[in-house]
Amino acid sequence: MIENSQLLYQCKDCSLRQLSTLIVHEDEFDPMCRNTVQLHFSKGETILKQGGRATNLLFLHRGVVKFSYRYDTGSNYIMTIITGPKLVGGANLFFRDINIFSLTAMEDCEVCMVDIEDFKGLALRNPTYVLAMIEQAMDMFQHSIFNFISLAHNHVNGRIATVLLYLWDHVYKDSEYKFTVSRKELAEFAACSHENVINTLSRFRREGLIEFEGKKIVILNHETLTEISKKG
Amino acid sequence: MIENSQLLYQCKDCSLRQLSTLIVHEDEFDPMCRNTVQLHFSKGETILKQGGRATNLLFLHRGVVKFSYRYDTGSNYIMTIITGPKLVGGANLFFRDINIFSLTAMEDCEVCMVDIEDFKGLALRNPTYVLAMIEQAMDMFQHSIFNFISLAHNHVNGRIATVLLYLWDHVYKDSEYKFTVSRKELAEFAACSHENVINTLSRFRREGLIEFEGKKIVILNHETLTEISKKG
DNA sequence: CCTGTAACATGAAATATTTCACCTTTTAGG
DNA sequence: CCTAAAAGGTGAAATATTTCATGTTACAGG
Repeated sequence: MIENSQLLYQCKDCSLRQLSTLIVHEDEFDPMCRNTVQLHFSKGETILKQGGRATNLLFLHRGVVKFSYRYDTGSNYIMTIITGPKLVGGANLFFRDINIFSLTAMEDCEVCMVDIEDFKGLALRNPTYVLAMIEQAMDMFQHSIFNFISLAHNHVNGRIATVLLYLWDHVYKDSEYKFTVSRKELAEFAACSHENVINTLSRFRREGLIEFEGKKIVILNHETLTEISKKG
Repeated sequence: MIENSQLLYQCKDCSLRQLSTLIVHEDEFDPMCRNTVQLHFSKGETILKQGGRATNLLFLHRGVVKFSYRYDTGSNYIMTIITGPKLVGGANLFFRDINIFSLTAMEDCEVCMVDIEDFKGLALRNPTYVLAMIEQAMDMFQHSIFNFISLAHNHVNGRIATVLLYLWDHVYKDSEYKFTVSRKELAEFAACSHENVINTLSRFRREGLIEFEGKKIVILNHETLTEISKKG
């Protein structure tokens, strides 16, 4: 366990540790933390770069991050947006050595970079632990896949509704964060042009489904939006 | 090990067993097979039904299957198409108890239904084995995700090119199977109307990129199609 | 405080896609 | 062998979406 009063998050409060020590003994878990680096990322900073080596397992204590894929042409696609606490190294860990996606802080973030060999060591000695961690990571996949399905099946209306509901229910729910998702980012998430996002949001507002409070988008009519997300 | 001369695939030839016994001892693996049921599915048969209970881990010895998602409206979306030998229970295993997708045979298939508790037992005694199996299952996800990214980013041209290349390179490569993917199925995979598939395929043929041999689609110009898949 | 940049916004033209109507060919079943 | 159903195919009209042109607003740096 890292003993350092400078750290915002003391290891004793760490939710990964709390989760882990339900399964493995503290004496197994704590040594892993000695090689672990805790970092702060400001809003907008890149945490992992697409194409870079995946050397660490990431645990997001607090904050919001986006997984995005950049094309040669320069356009971006946001695969998913996740809020901590959550294991976010999964996609890069379980796939290959190279990061398939970039990871960018959308809010200030506290992240622990766990040494992957230490983690594998712990995992190999404790099979139940692997299964638990995989379950964690799969959660993320499941949401992504449902977003993808909405993408494949729906028109822009429905896709934007899906994305708004996802952000509301799973990322910014009960949060006092400003809803700092730009129209451009919403467009990259819903896979359409930013003009289309702007028009659609305006229409949703005129129809009383959502409301703008400064930067924040407030969902007024969850039910109708769910309808749109399913049918349109 | 199942001793039954009726079986098309004897356990000694099983590629899951060959793969597994690289990691775990035969004496660990073989007892699992005693509860395992080997089944044949004819082209078009449903192997797993969306919404049903996920009670088994599936290993596809031979054949081609599609993972598809059905909407209330009746329209289908094909998430991926894969060929054996491959562990195909992953998506349903690692997510929840309920099948998120239906699994349908697109060619005659040989499948083993492995008891999930037996598998978990084996996995828990052999952590390395879990990691190896997950790596297997992740392969499938990675391909799906790249298909999704193509879906999100490209116009129909590019999406159809992506789907054709995927089928050619990863499903029907070097195979003497008839390329029995109907226009309707291609449309469900590329997420567009079947008319659009028909038109696009005709255009690709006129441009000399592909050729029809009876039911089979033959890719003539892999390079240009790759270009289209990336840029269009 | 000024200024440039990025984000937000709107409408019209251009393009892409779906839907529909219709036809032909292939396939499966009686 | 006949027939109905399914799959393949085409083109035009309707619709959805993007692109472009333009302008406004918000915000950070000098």
